Amino acid sequence: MDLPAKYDPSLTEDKWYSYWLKNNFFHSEPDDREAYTIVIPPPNVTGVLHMGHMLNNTIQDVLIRRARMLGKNACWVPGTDHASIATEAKVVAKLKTEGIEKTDISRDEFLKHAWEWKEKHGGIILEQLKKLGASCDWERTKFTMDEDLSSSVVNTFVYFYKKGWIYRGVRMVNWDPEGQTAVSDEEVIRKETPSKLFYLKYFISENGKTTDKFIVIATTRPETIMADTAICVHPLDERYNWLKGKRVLIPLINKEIPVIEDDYVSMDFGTGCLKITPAHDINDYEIGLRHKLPVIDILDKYAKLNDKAQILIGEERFAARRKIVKMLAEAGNLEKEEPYTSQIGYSERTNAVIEPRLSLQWFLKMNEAAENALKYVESDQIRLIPDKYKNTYRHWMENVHDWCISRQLWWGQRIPAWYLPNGEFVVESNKEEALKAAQKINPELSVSDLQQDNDVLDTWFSSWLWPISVFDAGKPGFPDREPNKELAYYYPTNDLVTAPEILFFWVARMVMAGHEFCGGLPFRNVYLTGTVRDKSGRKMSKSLGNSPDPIKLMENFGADGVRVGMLLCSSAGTDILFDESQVEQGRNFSNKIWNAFRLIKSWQVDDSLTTSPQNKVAVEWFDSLLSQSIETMNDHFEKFRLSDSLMLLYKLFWDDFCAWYLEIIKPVQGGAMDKGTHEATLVYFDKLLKLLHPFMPFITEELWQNLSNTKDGESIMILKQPKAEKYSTDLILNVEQAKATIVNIRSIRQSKSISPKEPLSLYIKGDFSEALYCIIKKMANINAIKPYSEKEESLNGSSFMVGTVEFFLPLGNLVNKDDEITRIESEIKHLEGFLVAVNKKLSNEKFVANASKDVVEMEYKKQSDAMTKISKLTQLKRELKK
RNA sequence: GGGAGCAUAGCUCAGUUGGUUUAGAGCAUCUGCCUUACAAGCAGAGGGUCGGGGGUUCGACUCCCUCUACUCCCACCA
Repeated sequence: MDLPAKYDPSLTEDKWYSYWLKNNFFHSEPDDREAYTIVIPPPNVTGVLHMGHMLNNTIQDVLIRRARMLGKNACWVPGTDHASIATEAKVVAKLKTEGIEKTDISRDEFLKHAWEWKEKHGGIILEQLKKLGASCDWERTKFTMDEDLSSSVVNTFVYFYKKGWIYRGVRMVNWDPEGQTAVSDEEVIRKETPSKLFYLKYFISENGKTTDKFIVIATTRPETIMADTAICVHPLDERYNWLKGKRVLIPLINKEIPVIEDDYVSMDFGTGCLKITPAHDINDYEIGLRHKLPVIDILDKYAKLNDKAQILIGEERFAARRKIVKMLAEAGNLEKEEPYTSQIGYSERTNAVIEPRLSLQWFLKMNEAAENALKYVESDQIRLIPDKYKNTYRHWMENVHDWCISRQLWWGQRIPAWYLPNGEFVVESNKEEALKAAQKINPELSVSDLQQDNDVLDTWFSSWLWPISVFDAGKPGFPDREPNKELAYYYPTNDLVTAPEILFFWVARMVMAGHEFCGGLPFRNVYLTGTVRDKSGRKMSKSLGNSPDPIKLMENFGADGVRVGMLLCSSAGTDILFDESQVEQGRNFSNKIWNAFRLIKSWQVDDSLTTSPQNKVAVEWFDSLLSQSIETMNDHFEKFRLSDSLMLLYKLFWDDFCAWYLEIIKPVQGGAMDKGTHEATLVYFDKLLKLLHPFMPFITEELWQNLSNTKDGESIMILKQPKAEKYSTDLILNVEQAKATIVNIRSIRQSKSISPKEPLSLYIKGDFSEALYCIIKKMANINAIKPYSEKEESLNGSSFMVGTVEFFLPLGNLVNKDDEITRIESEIKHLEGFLVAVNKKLSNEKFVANASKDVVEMEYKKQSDAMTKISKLTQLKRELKK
């Protein structure tokens, strides 16, 4: 028996993880037990583990391990997301380093590279999750672009198209002229950029002729004036009454455009007069729609001026800006220019200035789906934890926009629309079906006449099927069919653990898909984690470099330590400000458990010994406390108060089990322990390990295996959680009273510099369980406890009270009477203040009349207790003054 | 600009339909201890009047209003 004094996680974690895998403990098959299912929020296939994943997956693992130990058939389905934008960007970047441009290779060639990349780098993150102890059913690992999952996605598109929910329409996208692609809003980085505001004169036209009257319009983009299709003022702007209904001429090209009125215009910005350029600004586009303005697109896909611009054709937009300003100045149209700083969008990938560009996209109508999805949450069929997110959820569902589901990328599920030579299109799940449909339009057509849409679907269009498609995907006819055995058993899933940022992107859409394809909810509880931030509250990010490497962290502190450190400070929905000291605390806790084990293991048992009174009472007490704690812990879990649950266990183990229970029963130096106490202690330790297992899987397995004479194939992780038995609240309270007494004695010892080794005697008066005297004797080193009546008046010492029980500790001349008096006086003062507050309540007739009986009775008890204490303390003071 | 949320010890947070001893925990701090399970430890102690103001109530950290600070979401101004 020579266990080291420090727990070394590196010696146990990998060992037990492979043991669990070897024994297939994580795997689940449908059976007659109740199912408990979690699907992982699939991380990006090319992603690496960050602290957000750590928190999120720790929570999932705690839930799944606990469910497993509650006897449920627990199934945690892992997998990854193809993350089209992020992954494609990575592949493009990688090809670039090899001197290959995406534009130079074919779609098929590109996809070949992308799959190679995926095979090579994909799923690193899943391997990293194993270090954390994640008990995922790895046999069920899925990828959103697995063949069967992809075919679900395609079928879903066809389904909604035929239902009339999917349509094609024009929309303004964020165009990256360098990357030659549209990018999502999330990939546009807005940066404060100094630019200039140009004040341009637009002359009024009368009967097609220029007048000398003009208006001034402020713009940051003079190179787009050729695409202007109107001038806009606020309808209530009296300054421009004279202008309303008139027409003006675009400078340089002298094109006549109307003056319109729209309340979008702010009267107090610029000149209160706005040029409308529908093709090159999202707001202008919307105003254009309202006023049925024509759209003139003067920029090509390289953001160079095209022939519609009439002038400066072929010039790049910024060069054109410089030139046109000069031209405008020469023509007398430039009134002034002033410096101006505005938020300009840049492409995350190429850093090119984003150009708003109109293009044809695919959309999914959301109104009806959102209405359905809202009902589940409003009626609490789906619980959001914390429920403050219900508001946010409702707000979004009531203001939902149609969902743009097309992306100008290659990596993803290609839109199953086929174009006929005449521009018509058909939507079918494959080319053969498409041809049949096309031939209904034109029987002459052959396969080679069909051109499939170049775009792929938004990644969320595959992830919203995730809880369904991981169990049952891809078969013909999806979604119109009966569930298979797996789906029928595991679905709906139980809990979903995810970040609030994707409540709409993902969670709400899964609810929609669940309703549409399975006629019900996809999960019952949605636990929303907070964002992991650094100590000063900044979001952890690669670019800030403020995120610790989770793998290093686990190497340094152990996976259990990291799990505990994160969970202790994270309640649902609140951000966690991460600091290494938290993980240190987790590591220290591991070590505490380890050393408690070392102590217990070191004890020699002597069968002939009878159980001492203090051991007997300690065993009874801890039995009660354990049951009470289990009850509270279960309640915490029901409410998803995971950190409270863990904190409860932390204190139960550290304070009650180690600092009190083990210290009480600890044999005196070199002594042996009686059998009964030893056995009870082993049972308690075993139960504590089981309670701790969901939070700290590795150390609990290690110690449990060490404690029990296990055979291969046994494990703590598949055993049942201990249940709460009947317990005595009185006993728990009495021991609390004894603990308070002991703390008082220790405190007096320290303030008087009396060594803990020096035995003292104690006098007691009041209602105190004699059965606990033995504990006080052992824990406070008291050699005799005597009734107050035996105390000689002349005795010097220190008095204190616990509740209404009086204690006296004889200390001879160590005690200074004046100090004692001062201490007692301050205590009396405190009690008197307290009594005043209580009396005030009780003398208030309205309080006595209105407050509930229990509350009033409690106040009376407070009053009498306080009065008793005051009188006793006053008595003591008087005695001391003699 | 619109919407939501939060504000409790030095730090991170609890405080569960307003009422059980004039607010709890963990960490940190301070004091004393290397007491053979653990110094990643043991024993003890100090510390807040619940962001400011107003209101409802017999009673408010808890409900309402308002101001302030911060955070998030959405829309962003030519």
